[in-house]
Amino acid sequence: MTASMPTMKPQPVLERDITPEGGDYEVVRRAIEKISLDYRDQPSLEVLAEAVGETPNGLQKLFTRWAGLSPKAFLQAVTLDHARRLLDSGMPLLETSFELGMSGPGRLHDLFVTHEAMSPGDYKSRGAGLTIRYGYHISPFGIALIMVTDRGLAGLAFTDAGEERAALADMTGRWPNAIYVEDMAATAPYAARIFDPAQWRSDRPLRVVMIGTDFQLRVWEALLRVPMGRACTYSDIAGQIGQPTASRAVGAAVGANPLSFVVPCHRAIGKSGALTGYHWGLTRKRAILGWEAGQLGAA
DNA sequence: ACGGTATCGTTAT
DNA sequence: ATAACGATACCGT
Repeated sequence: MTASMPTMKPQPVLERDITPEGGDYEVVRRAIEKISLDYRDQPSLEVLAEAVGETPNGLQKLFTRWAGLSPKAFLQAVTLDHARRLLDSGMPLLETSFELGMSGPGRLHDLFVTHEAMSPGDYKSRGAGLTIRYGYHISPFGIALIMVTDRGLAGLAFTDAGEERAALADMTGRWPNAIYVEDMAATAPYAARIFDPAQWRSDRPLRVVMIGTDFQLRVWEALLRVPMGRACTYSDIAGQIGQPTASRAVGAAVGANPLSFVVPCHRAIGKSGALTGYHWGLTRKRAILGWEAGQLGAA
C-alpha cells in the first residue's frame, strides 16, 4: 500500500514478440488443456476451437504454425499409446558407450551442449561467489526465465504472464547465495538460439553450467543423452547410473532440473507411459513433447 | 482403477 | 540423527 513497497513487482518488460509462434502459445496452451482434459472422447476441431475462442480454421492454422502439427495429429501425440511408443522404438537409449565425462564436452543429440558440472560442495556452497544475470523472454512454451553466468547458461524456467515473480523466486531459492542482476541483454542471445532448431549446430555448442549434487548431475547427464522424439523412464535412468532401485530418487532429481528444455527432463516419463509430472506444469510438458514431434516431422 | 509398500536422495528439524 | 517427502515401480485386490 505504501509508496515504498519493495516487493511490488515492476512488470518485466518482455522482448517484443516478433515470432508468431511465441504469441500462439497462450491459445495452444488452452487447447492442450482441453485436449488432455477429455482426450477420451477425441474432441473435434470444432469443439476445440469453440473452447479456446477461435474459429476452426483459425485454430488449425495457428496450431500448425506453432507445432508443425495439426491439432488432430497433436491430439494423437498426447495419448498414452504415443508416449509408450516414445519409449521403445529400436535401439537401447541409455548406452554407456557415449563418452560423457563429468565435466568435459558432452553432446546432446539435438541441441548441442558442452557442460560443466558444479557440485555445491565442490564450488562455494549454494551459489556463493556466483553472479547470475537473468531475463524474461517469449518462448514457444510461454515466458522463459533465463539465467546465465560468465561460464554459460545456468538456469531456464518457464512461467506464464503475471507469474514471473514466482518463477524468479523458485530459481533464486536454489542458489540463495548468488548475486542476481536483471540483464535482458545478456540473456537474449540464449533465448534466441535455444528455441530455434535451425541454430542447433555442433559448430556453435551451447555452454551450460550445471549446479547440483553429484547424484543430480548424474541424472541430468543421463537426460542429456535422450534424443528428441524419444523418451525414457525414471527407472531406465536409475539403472543407467548404477542405482537400479533408486527410480523414485531419480524422479526427484529430474524434478529438480534447473535447465528445463535444454536438459530434456520432459522426456522422462513413467514406465506405464504416463507423463507423471513436470515442475512447470504438465500442460507444458505435453506442449514441449508435441512441439518436438512436429519439429521432427518438419526435418 | 486403486491401495499399500519397498526404496532412496534431499531437505528441514 | 531423523523424519517427511516425492515427476517411481510393483504387487495385490
